[in-house]
Amino acid sequence: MAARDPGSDKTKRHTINDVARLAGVSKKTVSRVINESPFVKEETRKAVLEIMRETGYVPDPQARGLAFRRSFLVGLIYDNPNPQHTISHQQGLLDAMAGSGFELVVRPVDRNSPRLLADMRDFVERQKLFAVVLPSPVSEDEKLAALLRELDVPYVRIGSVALDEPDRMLVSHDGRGAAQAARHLADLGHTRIALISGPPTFRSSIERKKGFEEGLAEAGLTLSPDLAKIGAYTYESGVNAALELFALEARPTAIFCLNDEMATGVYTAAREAGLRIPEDVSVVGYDDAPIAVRLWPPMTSVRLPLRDMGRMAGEMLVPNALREKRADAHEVQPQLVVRGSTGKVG
Amino acid sequence: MAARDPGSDKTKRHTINDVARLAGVSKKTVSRVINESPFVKEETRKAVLEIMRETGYVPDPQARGLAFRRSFLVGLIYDNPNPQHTISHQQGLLDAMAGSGFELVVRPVDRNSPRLLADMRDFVERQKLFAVVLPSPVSEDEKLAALLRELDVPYVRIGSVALDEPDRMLVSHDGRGAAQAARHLADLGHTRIALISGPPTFRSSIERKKGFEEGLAEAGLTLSPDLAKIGAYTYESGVNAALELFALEARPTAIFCLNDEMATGVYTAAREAGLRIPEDVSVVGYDDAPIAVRLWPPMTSVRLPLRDMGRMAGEMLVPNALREKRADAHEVQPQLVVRGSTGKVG
DNA sequence: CTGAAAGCGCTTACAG
DNA sequence: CTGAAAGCGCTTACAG
Repeated sequence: MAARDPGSDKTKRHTINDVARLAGVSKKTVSRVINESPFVKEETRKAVLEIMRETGYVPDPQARGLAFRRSFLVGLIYDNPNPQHTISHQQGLLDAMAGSGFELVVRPVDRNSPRLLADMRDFVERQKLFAVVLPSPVSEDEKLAALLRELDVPYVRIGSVALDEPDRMLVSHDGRGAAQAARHLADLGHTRIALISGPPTFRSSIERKKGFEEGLAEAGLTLSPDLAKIGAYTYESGVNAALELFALEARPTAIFCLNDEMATGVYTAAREAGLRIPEDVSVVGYDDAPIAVRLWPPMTSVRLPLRDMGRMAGEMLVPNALREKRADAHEVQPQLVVRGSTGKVG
Repeated sequence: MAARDPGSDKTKRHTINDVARLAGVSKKTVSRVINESPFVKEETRKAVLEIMRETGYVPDPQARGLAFRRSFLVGLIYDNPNPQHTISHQQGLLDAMAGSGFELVVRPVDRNSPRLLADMRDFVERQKLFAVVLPSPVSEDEKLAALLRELDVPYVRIGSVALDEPDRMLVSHDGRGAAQAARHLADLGHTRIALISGPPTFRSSIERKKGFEEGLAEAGLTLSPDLAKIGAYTYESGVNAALELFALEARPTAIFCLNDEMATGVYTAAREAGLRIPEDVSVVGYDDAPIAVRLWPPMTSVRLPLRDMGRMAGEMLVPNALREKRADAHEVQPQLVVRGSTGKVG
């Protein structure tokens, strides 16, 4: 290392000027090396890279961002009542971004706020975000997606069904998982199968319900209107909906809930109603949350690879992201996990 | 709005130069207004603020950061196996930061990695972080704290006990919550009380255990060595530890677990052992996680105000943070929540 | 393939 | 109380 380094306070990081001087080239050439320009002689590139290594030089993202008119920040904009979803997506995104030089900035929002679009415009413009990830249900907001296109910010929407061009969409095919649940229950001989869905303001609920009905149809069954309840994706709403179902003269022998929170509510309701799971009623959830295996009996549920989804979204947006050895299909498949909460009818 | 604005592409944001020109002052004066310098004539300030309002001008954080040699990013560095902790802290931090102009950058780490310090130095220096929040157990790393002091980055450590100067510490007094649990069980007449603690590498486990033993002592009880098990803060370790306790000749009549995950494992073990909660064994957890009220019977547990803790840490670090009307004591108190999993002995 | 000049949008000294 | 100059650490045209 050069001893004549002037600003070597130890505390001060090296700049592009230091590297240029030590390598005996212009800062522009160093800049070309940083940005992997092909117009640098191999010899020059190596010399510059060597100096960068020796000095531990790392380009300043703020200065780069200012000149580029674009930051190295990826935004995660979420409004999911389920913390497990957010944290899993976040973790996956960070998996993909690790070592890429990009950072993740998180922003919870209220998707029903009248100020949502104005806030998002301000956020994206002010931070000059490099890209944005929109998990559901924020991903379902067409106006938000339109805004991001207008602002020319790359984004990926994570959703239950294709809502956008393939490059901007990571699809989880929620309906297919629900169809698996329907087939599973039909295979066990159930015919009086109830459904507790989520709010219709969640596309996931709509898609899961649709998939469930398709699965039933395959088995020659239909969803009876009196067995179709609408919950709020919350534990309490699951309890209440199940109590209503259990009060029916012709009780269902199986209940499919469009998320695990509500399915957990069914466990509580069954206990109150004096019904055994699965002997008296089979229960299937959706999410395969940690609680599924902590309940008794362990709950059959549909698993969504949330962390993978976050990682894949990150890989779609971030250059130099760590990539798994997998095809770059922009989709994942839900998977039914059969446990003790479902059994043969009667 | 001035019609003669040259760069009004609509798509382009206004800069400090636009504001200066429109207000008929130098950009330096605009800068003073932005930074709330007292050396600006009230009249001038008002005129500048008015132009800023009209044009919707917002200073560019990257440019400001470059000139300031400091970004407007707050880092959240975490390594907590419990996602609920992270998401709650994160949410609280964001509550405090909302509208402050600062953004939250999240960084999961492996606190046992030999590269931790080097990675953190790089992270903090490269991003020129404005401040850093360290939840436990990362907060317990003295070398990391020393590094941050060396780098001159403000930080707040969130931990079970005071580990640093008051201005750098948010204390949750975990031991006090454990003492409440001990008193509660003693009040119910229990004397053979077991403890399932977490790994001693977690300060929270040490403090909770200590508080628990102090609480027992107050009631004239002591923790019998054969009733003291060490778990891993995981569900499975709770199951195993409880099975060992249940196999004892002199079974405990109550078990206190240092987190809810392990306490949930006790429920499972009790079922396997054919023991009823609370008739045969009382159970107390720690965290008051969502699962506490979804189990049957609902679990008595010690609650920690995680979101508040995140918010308070944010308030300690971020200027202009939204502040609750509360004293700025840098501490919170755990609170025992009594439910159906604890009952009188015998 | 390489570089000198100008600029990204701000703030820090320094003057007055 | 206010401003002209220089600079933060990079990149974009523009030359050669």
